[in-house]
Amino acid sequence: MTFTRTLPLTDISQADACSSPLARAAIAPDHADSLARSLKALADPARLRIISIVAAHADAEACVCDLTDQLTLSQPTISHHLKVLVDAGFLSRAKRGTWSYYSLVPGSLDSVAGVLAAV
Amino acid sequence: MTFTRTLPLTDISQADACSSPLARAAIAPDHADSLARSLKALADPARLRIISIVAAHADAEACVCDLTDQLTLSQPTISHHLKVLVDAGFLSRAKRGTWSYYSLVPGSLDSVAGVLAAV
DNA sequence: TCCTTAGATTGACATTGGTCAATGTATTGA
DNA sequence: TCAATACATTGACCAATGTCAATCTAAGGA
Repeated sequence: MTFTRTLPLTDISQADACSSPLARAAIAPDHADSLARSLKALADPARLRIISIVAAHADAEACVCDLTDQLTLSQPTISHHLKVLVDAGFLSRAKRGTWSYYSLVPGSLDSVAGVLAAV
Repeated sequence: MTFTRTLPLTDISQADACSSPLARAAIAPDHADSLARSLKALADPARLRIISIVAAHADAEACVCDLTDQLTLSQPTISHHLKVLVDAGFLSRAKRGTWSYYSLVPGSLDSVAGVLAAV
Protein backbone atom coordinates (compact mmCIF):
# COMPACT_ATOMS: atom_id res chain seq x y z
CA MET A 1 0.00 0.00 0.00
CA THR A 2 1.34 3.36 -0.93
CA PHE A 3 1.14 6.42 1.23
CA THR A 4 -1.28 9.00 -0.08
CA ARG A 5 0.05 12.46 0.47
CA THR A 6 -2.38 15.18 1.43
CA LEU A 7 -2.55 18.02 -1.03
CA PRO A 8 -1.15 21.16 0.54
CA LEU A 9 -3.78 23.75 1.33
CA THR A 10 -1.42 26.42 0.13
CA ASP A 11 0.60 25.85 -2.96
CA ILE A 12 3.80 27.38 -1.77
CA SER A 13 5.76 26.82 -4.94
CA GLN A 14 3.17 28.83 -6.81
CA ALA A 15 3.22 31.52 -4.18
CA ASP A 16 6.94 31.71 -4.67
CA ALA A 17 6.61 31.94 -8.41
CA CYS A 18 4.07 34.69 -8.77
CA SER A 19 4.26 36.85 -5.69
CA SER A 20 6.35 39.94 -5.40
CA PRO A 21 7.72 40.96 -2.02
CA LEU A 22 5.10 42.21 0.36
CA ALA A 23 6.37 45.77 0.29
CA ARG A 24 6.66 46.32 -3.45
CA ALA A 25 2.99 46.85 -4.26
CA ALA A 26 -0.35 46.17 -2.64
CA ILE A 27 -0.96 42.43 -2.80
CA ALA A 28 -4.15 40.93 -4.14
CA PRO A 29 -6.72 39.72 -1.62
CA ASP A 30 -6.39 36.07 -2.62
CA HIS A 31 -2.64 36.30 -2.28
CA ALA A 32 -3.14 37.65 1.19
CA ASP A 33 -5.40 34.71 1.99
CA SER A 34 -2.89 32.21 0.74
CA LEU A 35 0.05 33.76 2.56
CA ALA A 36 -2.00 34.11 5.73
CA ARG A 37 -2.79 30.40 5.64
CA SER A 38 0.88 29.57 5.40
CA LEU A 39 1.78 31.93 8.21
CA LYS A 40 -1.05 30.61 10.37
CA ALA A 41 0.40 27.14 10.05
CA LEU A 42 3.72 28.45 11.33
CA ALA A 43 2.32 30.75 14.01
CA ASP A 44 2.31 28.28 16.87
CA PRO A 45 5.12 27.62 19.35
CA ALA A 46 4.69 23.86 19.21
CA ARG A 47 4.78 23.79 15.43
CA LEU A 48 7.84 26.03 15.26
CA ARG A 49 9.60 23.70 17.66
CA ILE A 50 8.54 20.70 15.59
CA ILE A 51 9.96 22.25 12.43
CA SER A 52 13.11 23.15 14.26
CA ILE A 53 13.55 19.68 15.72
CA VAL A 54 12.96 18.03 12.37
CA ALA A 55 15.36 20.39 10.61
CA ALA A 56 18.05 19.95 13.22
CA HIS A 57 17.93 16.17 13.05
CA ALA A 58 20.77 14.30 11.45
CA ASP A 59 19.18 13.63 8.06
CA ALA A 60 16.49 16.29 8.53
CA GLU A 61 14.01 13.58 9.38
CA ALA A 62 12.33 12.78 12.66
CA CYS A 63 9.73 10.33 13.84
CA VAL A 64 6.89 11.18 16.16
CA CYS A 65 8.67 9.55 19.08
CA ASP A 66 11.51 12.07 18.71
CA LEU A 67 8.95 14.84 19.16
CA THR A 68 7.02 13.36 22.07
CA ASP A 69 10.33 13.18 23.90
CA GLN A 70 11.09 16.87 23.57
CA LEU A 71 7.65 18.47 23.62
CA THR A 72 5.48 18.32 26.69
CA LEU A 73 2.38 17.59 24.69
CA SER A 74 0.24 14.54 24.27
CA GLN A 75 0.80 12.27 21.29
CA PRO A 76 -2.55 13.17 19.67
CA THR A 77 -1.76 16.85 19.98
CA ILE A 78 1.60 16.37 18.28
CA SER A 79 -0.07 14.36 15.55
CA HIS A 80 -2.50 17.22 15.09
CA HIS A 81 0.30 19.77 14.71
CA LEU A 82 2.10 17.49 12.28
CA LYS A 83 -1.02 17.26 10.17
CA VAL A 84 -1.31 21.03 10.07
CA LEU A 85 2.27 21.35 8.89
CA VAL A 86 1.91 18.61 6.27
CA ASP A 87 -1.34 20.11 4.98
CA ALA A 88 0.36 23.50 4.71
CA GLY A 89 3.21 22.00 2.73
CA PHE A 90 6.03 22.53 5.21
CA LEU A 91 6.54 18.90 6.18
CA SER A 92 6.23 15.64 4.31
CA ARG A 93 5.56 12.26 5.83
CA ALA A 94 7.13 8.94 4.99
CA LYS A 95 5.83 5.82 6.67
CA ARG A 96 8.28 3.00 7.12
CA GLY A 97 7.06 0.05 9.12
CA THR A 98 5.29 1.25 12.22
CA TRP A 99 7.08 4.58 12.22
CA SER A 100 6.20 7.82 10.54
CA TYR A 101 9.14 9.96 9.55
CA TYR A 102 8.65 13.64 8.96
CA SER A 103 11.00 15.82 6.96
CA LEU A 104 11.13 19.41 5.81
CA VAL A 105 9.82 20.18 2.34
CA PRO A 106 12.83 21.88 0.74
CA GLY A 107 12.28 25.55 0.01
CA SER A 108 8.93 25.78 1.73
CA LEU A 109 10.16 27.99 4.53
CA ASP A 110 12.33 30.03 2.22
CA SER A 111 9.45 30.91 -0.05
CA VAL A 112 7.51 32.33 2.86
CA ALA A 113 10.59 34.17 4.08
CA GLY A 114 11.10 35.53 0.59
CA VAL A 115 7.64 37.05 0.46
CA LEU A 116 8.14 38.68 3.84
CA ALA A 117 11.52 40.15 3.01
CA ALA A 118 11.12 43.69 1.81
CA VAL A 119 13.14 45.33 -0.98
CA MET B 1 0.69 66.06 24.13
CA THR B 2 3.13 63.51 22.85
CA PHE B 3 2.13 60.23 21.38
CA THR B 4 2.90 57.33 23.67
CA ARG B 5 4.02 54.35 21.68
CA THR B 6 2.88 50.94 22.81
CA LEU B 7 5.70 48.61 23.76
CA PRO B 8 5.91 45.77 21.24
CA LEU B 9 4.84 42.44 22.62
CA THR B 10 7.71 40.85 20.82
CA ASP B 11 11.07 42.53 20.79
CA ILE B 12 11.95 41.85 17.22
CA SER B 13 15.35 43.50 17.27
CA GLN B 14 16.34 41.17 20.08
CA ALA B 15 14.96 38.18 18.24
CA ASP B 16 17.10 39.17 15.32
CA ALA B 17 20.17 39.51 17.44
CA CYS B 18 20.16 36.23 19.34
CA SER B 19 18.28 33.74 17.23
CA SER B 20 19.87 31.37 14.80
CA PRO B 21 17.92 30.25 11.73
CA LEU B 22 15.09 27.91 12.50
CA ALA B 23 16.74 24.95 10.84
CA ARG B 24 20.19 25.15 12.40
CA ALA B 25 19.40 23.70 15.80
CA ALA B 26 16.31 23.10 17.91
CA ILE B 27 15.10 26.45 19.15
CA ALA B 28 14.37 27.15 22.79
CA PRO B 29 10.73 27.09 23.88
CA ASP B 30 10.66 30.79 24.75
CA HIS B 31 12.13 31.64 21.38
CA ALA B 32 9.34 29.63 19.80
CA ASP B 33 6.80 31.59 21.83
CA SER B 34 8.25 34.90 20.77
CA LEU B 35 8.49 34.01 17.10
CA ALA B 36 4.99 32.54 17.15
CA ARG B 37 3.62 35.82 18.52
CA SER B 38 5.23 37.72 15.67
CA LEU B 39 3.93 35.28 13.09
CA LYS B 40 0.45 35.33 14.60
CA ALA B 41 0.37 39.09 14.13
CA LEU B 42 1.16 38.59 10.45
CA ALA B 43 -1.05 35.56 9.88
CA ASP B 44 -4.20 37.36 8.85
CA PRO B 45 -5.24 38.38 5.34
CA ALA B 46 -6.43 41.82 6.40
CA ARG B 47 -3.21 42.55 8.27
CA LEU B 48 -1.05 41.38 5.39
CA ARG B 49 -2.96 43.67 3.07
CA ILE B 50 -2.58 46.53 5.52
CA ILE B 51 1.17 46.04 5.66
CA SER B 52 1.31 45.80 1.91
CA ILE B 53 -0.76 48.94 1.38
CA VAL B 54 1.32 50.90 3.86
CA ALA B 55 4.57 49.70 2.34
CA ALA B 56 3.45 50.43 -1.19
CA HIS B 57 2.43 53.99 -0.37
CA ALA B 58 4.50 56.85 -1.66
CA ASP B 59 6.40 57.63 1.52
CA ALA B 60 5.60 54.27 3.09
CA GLU B 61 2.97 55.93 5.21
CA ALA B 62 -0.79 55.61 5.11
CA CYS B 63 -3.67 56.94 7.12
CA VAL B 64 -6.65 54.89 8.20
CA CYS B 65 -8.81 56.42 5.48
CA ASP B 66 -6.47 54.93 2.85
CA LEU B 67 -7.17 51.52 4.33
CA THR B 68 -10.92 51.80 4.74
CA ASP B 69 -11.05 52.62 1.04
CA GLN B 70 -9.33 49.43 -0.05
CA LEU B 71 -10.42 46.92 2.59
CA THR B 72 -14.03 45.86 2.88
CA LEU B 73 -13.94 45.99 6.64
CA SER B 74 -15.47 48.31 9.19
CA GLN B 75 -13.39 51.12 10.60
CA PRO B 76 -13.23 49.59 14.11
CA THR B 77 -12.03 46.32 12.65
CA ILE B 78 -9.26 48.07 10.76
CA SER B 79 -8.29 49.98 13.88
CA HIS B 80 -8.12 46.66 15.68
CA HIS B 81 -5.79 45.15 13.09
CA LEU B 82 -3.62 48.26 13.17
CA LYS B 83 -3.30 47.95 16.91
CA VAL B 84 -2.22 44.32 16.59
CA LEU B 85 0.47 45.29 14.09
CA VAL B 86 1.70 48.20 16.19
CA ASP B 87 1.80 46.07 19.33
CA ALA B 88 3.78 43.43 17.45
CA GLY B 89 6.29 46.02 16.31
CA PHE B 90 5.60 45.91 12.58
CA LEU B 91 3.94 49.32 12.26
CA SER B 92 4.39 52.61 14.03
CA ARG B 93 1.80 55.31 14.39
CA ALA B 94 2.21 59.05 14.03
CA LYS B 95 -0.72 61.30 14.80
CA ARG B 96 -0.88 64.60 12.96
CA GLY B 97 -3.98 66.64 13.48
CA THR B 98 -7.03 64.47 13.20
CA TRP B 99 -5.25 61.87 11.15
CA SER B 100 -3.22 58.85 12.20
CA TYR B 101 -0.44 57.88 9.85
CA TYR B 102 0.96 54.39 9.96
CA SER B 103 4.33 53.36 8.61
CA LEU B 104 6.44 50.23 8.50
CA VAL B 105 9.02 49.73 11.23
CA PRO B 106 12.23 49.28 9.22
CA GLY B 107 13.69 45.81 9.44
CA SER B 108 10.82 44.31 11.37
CA LEU B 109 9.64 42.09 8.53
CA ASP B 110 13.16 41.19 7.53
CA SER B 111 14.06 39.94 10.97
CA VAL B 112 11.14 37.51 10.90
CA ALA B 113 12.03 36.49 7.37
CA GLY B 114 15.62 35.96 8.47
CA VAL B 115 14.64 33.52 11.18
CA LEU B 116 12.47 31.56 8.77
CA ALA B 117 15.11 31.34 6.08
CA ALA B 118 17.01 28.10 6.42
CA VAL B 119 20.75 27.69 5.84
C1' DT C 1 -19.76 77.27 21.36
C1' DC C 2 -21.49 73.66 18.50
C1' DC C 3 -21.13 70.53 14.78
C1' DT C 4 -18.47 67.53 11.95
C1' DT C 5 -14.86 64.45 11.00
C1' DA C 6 -11.05 60.87 12.01
C1' DG C 7 -10.04 57.46 14.55
C1' DA C 8 -9.85 54.58 19.03
C1' DT C 9 -12.36 51.73 22.52
C1' DT C 10 -15.85 48.84 24.37
C1' DG C 11 -18.93 45.02 24.43
C1' DA C 12 -21.06 41.25 22.35
C1' DC C 13 -21.14 37.46 19.27
C1' DA C 14 -19.79 33.57 16.35
C1' DT C 15 -15.90 31.11 14.70
C1' DT C 16 -11.55 29.16 14.96
C1' DG C 17 -7.91 26.74 17.27
C1' DG C 18 -5.10 24.08 20.81
C1' DT C 19 -5.51 20.41 23.94
C1' DC C 20 -6.48 15.83 25.79
C1' DA C 21 -9.01 11.26 26.72
C1' DA C 22 -10.72 7.66 24.30
C1' DT C 23 -10.67 4.95 20.43
C1' DG C 24 -9.26 3.23 15.85
C1' DT C 25 -5.74 1.25 12.50
C1' DA C 26 -1.68 -0.91 10.89
C1' DT C 27 2.48 -3.26 11.65
C1' DT C 28 5.65 -6.13 14.12
C1' DG C 29 6.93 -9.97 17.10
C1' DA C 30 5.98 -14.05 19.72
C1' DT D 1 -3.39 -15.94 16.00
C1' DC D 2 -2.75 -12.77 19.68
C1' DA D 3 -0.55 -9.06 22.09
C1' DA D 4 2.11 -4.94 21.87
C1' DT D 5 3.72 -0.87 19.68
C1' DA D 6 3.43 3.57 16.85
C1' DC D 7 0.67 6.62 15.22
C1' DA D 8 -3.87 8.69 13.45
C1' DT D 9 -8.71 10.09 14.26
C1' DT D 10 -12.71 11.44 16.80
C1' DG D 11 -15.22 14.10 20.04
C1' DA D 12 -15.46 17.36 23.55
C1' DC D 13 -14.00 21.41 25.93
C1' DC D 14 -12.18 25.92 26.75
C1' DA D 15 -9.46 29.92 25.19
C1' DA D 16 -8.27 32.99 21.68
C1' DT D 17 -9.59 35.66 17.61
C1' DG D 18 -12.07 38.38 13.89
C1' DT D 19 -15.98 41.10 13.25
C1' DC D 20 -19.35 44.77 13.86
C1' DA D 21 -22.62 48.17 16.26
C1' DA D 22 -22.45 51.51 19.50
C1' DT D 23 -19.94 54.77 21.91
C1' DC D 24 -16.06 57.74 23.15
C1' DT D 25 -12.23 61.17 22.34
C1' DA D 26 -9.94 64.73 20.17
C1' DA D 27 -9.14 68.11 16.52
C1' DG D 28 -10.88 71.56 13.14
C1' DG D 29 -14.07 74.65 11.20
C1' DA D 30 -18.21 77.63 11.10
